[in-house]
Formats: sequence, C-alpha cells, structure tokens
Amino acid sequence: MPNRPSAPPARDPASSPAEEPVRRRPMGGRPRDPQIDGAILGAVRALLAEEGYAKLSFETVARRAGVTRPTIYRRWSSKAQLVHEAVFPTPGHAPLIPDTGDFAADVRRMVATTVASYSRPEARAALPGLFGDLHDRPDLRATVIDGLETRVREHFRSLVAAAVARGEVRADADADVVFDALMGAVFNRTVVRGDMSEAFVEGLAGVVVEGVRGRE
Amino acid sequence: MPNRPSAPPARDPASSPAEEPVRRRPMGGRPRDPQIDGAILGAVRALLAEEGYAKLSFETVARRAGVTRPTIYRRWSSKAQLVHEAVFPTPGHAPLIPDTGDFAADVRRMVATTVASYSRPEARAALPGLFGDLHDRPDLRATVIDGLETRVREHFRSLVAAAVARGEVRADADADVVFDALMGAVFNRTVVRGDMSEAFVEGLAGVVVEGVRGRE
Amino acid sequence: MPNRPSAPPARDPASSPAEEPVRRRPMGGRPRDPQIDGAILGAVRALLAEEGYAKLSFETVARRAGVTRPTIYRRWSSKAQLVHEAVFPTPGHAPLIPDTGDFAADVRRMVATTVASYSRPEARAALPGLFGDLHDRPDLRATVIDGLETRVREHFRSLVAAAVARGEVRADADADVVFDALMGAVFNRTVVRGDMSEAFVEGLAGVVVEGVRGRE
Amino acid sequence: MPNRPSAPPARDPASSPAEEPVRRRPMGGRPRDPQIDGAILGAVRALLAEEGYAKLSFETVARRAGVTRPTIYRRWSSKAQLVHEAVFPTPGHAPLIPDTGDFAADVRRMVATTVASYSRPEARAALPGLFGDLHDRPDLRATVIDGLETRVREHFRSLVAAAVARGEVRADADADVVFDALMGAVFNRTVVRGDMSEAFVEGLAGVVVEGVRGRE
DNA sequence: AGATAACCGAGACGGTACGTCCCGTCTTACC
DNA sequence: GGTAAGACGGGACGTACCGTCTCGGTTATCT
Repeated sequence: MPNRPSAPPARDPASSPAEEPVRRRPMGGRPRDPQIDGAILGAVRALLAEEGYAKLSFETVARRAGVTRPTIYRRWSSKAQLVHEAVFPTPGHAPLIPDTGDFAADVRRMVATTVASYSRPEARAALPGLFGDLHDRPDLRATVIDGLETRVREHFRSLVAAAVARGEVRADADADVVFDALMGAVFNRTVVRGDMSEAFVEGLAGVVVEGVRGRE
Repeated sequence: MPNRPSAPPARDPASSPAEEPVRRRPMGGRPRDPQIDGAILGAVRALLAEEGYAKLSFETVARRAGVTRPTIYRRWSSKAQLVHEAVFPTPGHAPLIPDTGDFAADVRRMVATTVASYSRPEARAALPGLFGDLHDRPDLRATVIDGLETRVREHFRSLVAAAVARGEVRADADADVVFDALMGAVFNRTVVRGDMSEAFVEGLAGVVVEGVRGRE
Repeated sequence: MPNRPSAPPARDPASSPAEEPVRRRPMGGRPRDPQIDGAILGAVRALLAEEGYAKLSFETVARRAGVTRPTIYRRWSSKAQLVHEAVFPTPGHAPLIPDTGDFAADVRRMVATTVASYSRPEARAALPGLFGDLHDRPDLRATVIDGLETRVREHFRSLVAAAVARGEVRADADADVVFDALMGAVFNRTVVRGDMSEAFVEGLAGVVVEGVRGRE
Repeated sequence: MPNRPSAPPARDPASSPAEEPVRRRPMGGRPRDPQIDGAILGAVRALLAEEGYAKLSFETVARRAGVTRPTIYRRWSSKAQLVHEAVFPTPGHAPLIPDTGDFAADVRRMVATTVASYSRPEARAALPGLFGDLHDRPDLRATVIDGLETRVREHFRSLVAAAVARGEVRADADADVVFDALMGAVFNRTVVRGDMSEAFVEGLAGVVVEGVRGRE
C-alpha cells in the first residue's frame, strides 16, 4: 500500500518488530479516526457508480463522505490512488482460483471471477479512468497494474504449466498471450461495451482452451 | 458526425436539395475558416501525445492552436467528441483488410493493423480517456464504439463466414468472441501495458486461429 | 475607488472622455452582474453586525451572499477594502454639515452625525478591525483614513476659520486638535465602550467649544 | 487575571487560604516552567511590533518563543488575552500621576504618559486588534477596558474634584467627558494616524483645560 | 519510595479559509 | 453570422493554519 502520503496508522504495539520491518509512525500524534477511511471509500464507490470517474473529485468525495478535503489528502495523494483503493482494496481483491486438475474448468472459473469483479458499477466506472491516468506516471502504473493482474497472471502461468505437465495444454503455449486474450475480452465486453453474458464466457473459454489444447 | 452543436458548414451548393434534406445553415454570415479545424485537431493530437487525456482541455487546445475557446466550442460540444475526431477521423479510419482466402494470415493482418493504430501516442492517450467519458452518455457511446470497431467487427464476421465455408474454421465458431479476444488483447498490451511486440501478435493470432480451426 | 483589482465596469459610453480620464475597461468581456455587488456588500454588513470583524472572511461572505469566492476576489482585493466599502460607501458617506453661523450648534450637529454613523452595528464592528489592518499598508491607510475623515476634517477647518472671523472662536485655536478631541471621544464612547448618550454629546461639545471660545 | 483556562500557578503556600479562596491547583503535578511565560510574552511583543496583530497567531508565537502551541494554550485561552497581558501587564501598567495642585500641568503629564504607552510599537499594533476582538465577548471587554483605563479614569475624577475644590475647574465639569476627549484624541493621533507630536499634546491639554476652567 | 498528576515537546488530527486555476458562457467590436 | 478578445460566475484545487488530541518522557508533590 504505497499510496499514502504519510505512513498509515499501524499503531499496534504488539506486532513483532523483529520479523517484519513494520513501517510504523515514529511516535505520537493524534490517531486517525478509523471510521473516516470507510466513509471516504464508500463515498468514492457510490460516486463512481452514480456519476462516473470524470465527475468524481476530492471535493465531491469530501462532500459525500461528510469530511473535508484535507482529510482526504492526508490519506491519498491522487484521485487515481484513492479510486484504486476504493474499488480494488489491495491486495488479494482478486481471489486466486484453485487448480482442480481440469484446465478448461479452471479457465472458465477464472474468467467468471474477473467478470464478477469488473461488472460492479464502481469497477466499470473506475477502470478506464484509472488506465487514462497512468500516462507518464510509472509508479502509479506499477501500483495499479500490479494490483489488478500481476498476482493473477502469475498464478495463471502456474496453472498452465501444470496443465502442460498433465498433457492438457501443449508445451509451447504462451500463458501470457492466453491471459491477455481472456482479460482483454472481458474488459471489452464488461467495461466498454457492457453486454457481457454467460454465453460469452463459455464461448471465450472454449475458443482459448481449444487454441492451446495439447496434441494427442 | 452528430457531434457538432450547431450546423456544420455543409455549404456545398451542388448537393441536391431534393433527394436529401441537407441541413444547410439558414443563410449569410461569415463562413468558418476551414484552416481552423485542422489547427485545432492537430493541437489535440499533439497535446494527447505530450500531456495525456487528463491534462487536455479546451483551454490548452485553444492556446496551442492559437484560437479562442469559443471557437472550439462552436465546433465540438465536448472534450470526448473533439478527441475522438482528432484521433479517429471518422469514418473508415480503420481500413478493412481484404479476404485473401488464408484466414490465419488475414487475422494476423487485422491484428497488426489495429496494433499500428492503437500504438500511435495520441491513440494510446485517447482510448482510456474516451472509454472513461462514456459513462451515462449513450449517444457518445454509440458514436465512439461505432467509429472504433463496428465496421471492422462486421467485416470480420464475413471473413469468418467465408473461412467456415472454406473449412478453415469450424461451423459453430462465434466471430464476436474471437473478435473481442483479439481486440481486447491488443488493447491491453498496447494501450494499458505498453509492451506490445510482433511475437505477441503472432502468438495471439496463432492461439485464436487454432481455437476455431475446423475439424478434419 | 482605487480598491478594485481590475477596473470597475464603468461602461457608460456617454461619459465625456475629454473632461475626465475615466478609467474604463479597454473593451469587451461579459459585464458584471450588478446585483452581485449589492448582495456581497449586504452580506458583509450583516456578518459584521452579527459576528464581528474577526469572524468575517471571504469564505463566510461568499456563503452568505450566495456567490463564490473568486467572484468577490474579482471585486475587492482584501478584507479591509471590502469592509470599508460595505460600511462606508465612499465617498461622501459622511455628509458635511452646513455652516449656520452658530459654531456651538454646528459642532453639536457634526458630533451627532458622527455618532449616528459610528453607532451602526456594522460600523462598530468594522472600525477597530479596519484600524488594526492598517499596519504597514500605507495605501490602505490612506484609503481608509481619507474615506473616514479627511473631507470632514477639512470642512471643519473652514468652519473654525469662519467662526474665528466672527469672533466666536479665538484666533489661535487649532482646528485639528479640536477635531481629534471630538472624533476620538466619539470613537471611544461609541465603538470601544458602547455607552454613548445624548448627554455625552452635549457635554463634549460644550467643553470643547468653551475651550476655544473667543475672548471678548 | 481571569484569563487562564486552567488554574494559574498560584502555588504560593504563604497566601492565606482562609481570607481568600485562592484557586490553587488541586494537587501535585509538574509545575510550570516560569521562564516560558516570559519567553512567550516577549515573542508576542516582538511579533506585534514587526508583523502586526493580524499576522500574530498561536502558531507564530510558539515558533518564535521556541515552544509548542499547546504550551501556550495551557496559559491563555485566546489571542486577545495573550496580547493584552503581553502589552499591558496588568495591573498598574499605567502609573497614576500625582496631584501637584496644578491641574493644567497634571493633565499635560497624564496625556504624555498615555502617549508614551500608546506609542510603543507593540501597543500601536495591539490596541485596534484588541478593540476589534471585543465583539460579543463581555468578559474580555471588561478585562481589557478595565486594564486600560478604569483605574486611570477614576484617578482622573479625583484630580478634577480636587481642582474644582481649588477653583481651578468649574463645578459642573464632567470629568468623564474630559477624560474621553483626551484619551480619544491620543488614540486617534498615536495609534490610528501615527502623527502624534509634543505640540499636539500641548494644544490638546490647553483646549480641554480651558474648556473646564473655573469662572472667577 | 512509590504513586500520582500536571507539565512539556512532538506531532498528527479534522476543519476553516485561503488564493488560484480552469471550466463553460456571455458580451462587445469587428470583419 | 463567425471571429478574436476578454471578462464573467462557478467548481475544484492544493496548502496554510487553526484549535485539539494523544503520546512518551519529565518533574514535582502527596501518601
């Protein structure tokens, strides 16, 4: 969570300081009101769903959450980081699907999971906005893309490797190509066009799995 | 081009007024300076490439183009329409690739054409911004999506149908699924991640073509 | 009225440009909403009376007047100038009393006039605030002091001179000393202590007039 | 000195607890560092002289005095009280002039004393600011006005009474009117206009003394 | 001697207000 | 009627300071 201008509260004195270099604030100071974080993030989600990314501003969020702008600036330094944390509460917001030994079924479930996440109104509004704000901001780019897909992509690579080992997938298959085809299609249908369907998920998974099927 | 707030020039006196109700301006008045359109659209492309969608505004465009803001507002009623016309000069900005009888090669060429278009700096900056501005604006949504892909998608359907007839593609293949997988992957790699490569194009076309190959 | 950041409207084309170098705006531009000036100045007076000078800010005035802060900044560049114009609508807010030939009566009337002006709640709140804001701001000092007393002081000098000529006042009387004694006493009683009375006006005028009475 | 938010030090164990309900702190605890009071008040005077009342804040005082803001808040509950104590260290900051038997001379000395006090840069900066902060704060108003003039005013009444007894001043003279004329004129010239002079003191005292001279 | 309690410094909190930039609009003068 | 010039009123920005609160460490008084 490198998106906070200053360190987060993290005031737990019982956390073991030896095994993990917990970035705790050096000392005193009034602790943050923990309710405010929730109010702000909730306001962000509501505004995204109702008004879209463009009309969301620190000002409108503050009004909606019943706090003042500096209170938000203390926690998030840009609209993109604020939206990212509100919509995709890092990390692990995309739960990794288990390897069941059936590659086709696993792909279908992975696609369905992504569809569910991207179909949320706040996600539909947030994703293009976030992508648009990445221009010439490498740190933000890393944060957003990492949060969205890096873990899932790496997990998918291991799924493919296992499927190759089982003979379900041919050895020269490029997991990244498959992953981008799946995710890109989901983004296009769910976020941009807004006409995603279960049939589409089936068809997509079918084509792609067939495209990498191992030769007997 | 339904994106002009007031009537476009359309002063062609040779157009037959009978067969088509050409919306011509009522009469007289100073005609628009045709050079100004080009200056504005050029400024838009330059600003997109240099500063990104977020920092582009009517104000910055006006300054860059040496024009006043009202002059731009007279021609385009929103930033999205202005950017859309500057980056994807409708229609036919995406030339349809011919059907050579080799489905795999045609797919590869179609993907390459899209990659070329999306790789332009102004397109990379514009696309997520445009998608983000579509929230709750159905007219704009239709305009943008139509301009971007509808003609290409329909053309692709005919390519697939021909390939099915030739036995290259199996009969139950869903052209739209394939199209979205291709376009989504290109968008993801080219616009969002920015690490598109020729190898990826090859791999992508390979997987997808294999996924719909006709059974012998 | 040198207290406006940019030139005031002054768009009257009939004003003779020869006899007076009217500072008119060079040219076009949307004219100011004339109602807004009144709304702002009224809000200032109300806030002064209710909350005092210290709690009055551009922000509170804007809220009360139903306008935004930049609208006020366009018209007045500092709180002191805004308050000054609201409470003492320059110039001539202090009407000069006529010379009736009875010096004692004229003094009494001049004092009463000042008492009436300083007794307004907005004036009571504004005066010490204005004085306090004059620290190291010579231009503002000149504006405020001029607006408040210069004309009146000069008029009073002529009253004294006339009274000297009539023998009512002795020749070596210093009009400025008398003026400051009168005005200072009124300020003290009306603004600071807030226990002004008619008897005090009588007593004050009596002592001072007696103090400069001509010897027979 | 009712201006301390919590109990003042008042730790003098010799003060008789019977005859006066000295508000002593209930019990132990670390005593206040007596040097800090001086550092704060000195910083206030310096800041007043250099920057004026408006720019003085608990923050700037704390920085200047090398102290933290809460340390000041523990001692004074408002800027006005802090400034008042720094500039007019109550009580008796205005030493009463003795009755020499020469009313005119005593008046001149009283005026000169006031001029000397009000001419201090910190006093010139403080006075209008203090007056401005009295709006709707009766306790503060009493404190400030009492500290500034009540004792002097009462002493002046006794001077006038003695002068009446001696025949120097006529019997119906209103000491308060005279006092306000003197003090108001001094305030106006010294604090507001800043052009006080010895000649003005002479002239002022002369006019006023003449104004109440006893008839032979 | 230990417990208690207030102090001070440090530092962050949530809120008010600041002064500025930009938005989209409107008006005038001119062409 | 289009254009340049230019100001309007409003939305939002990012920051400075306000008065308060919490902490850790200190220093006295009271049991």
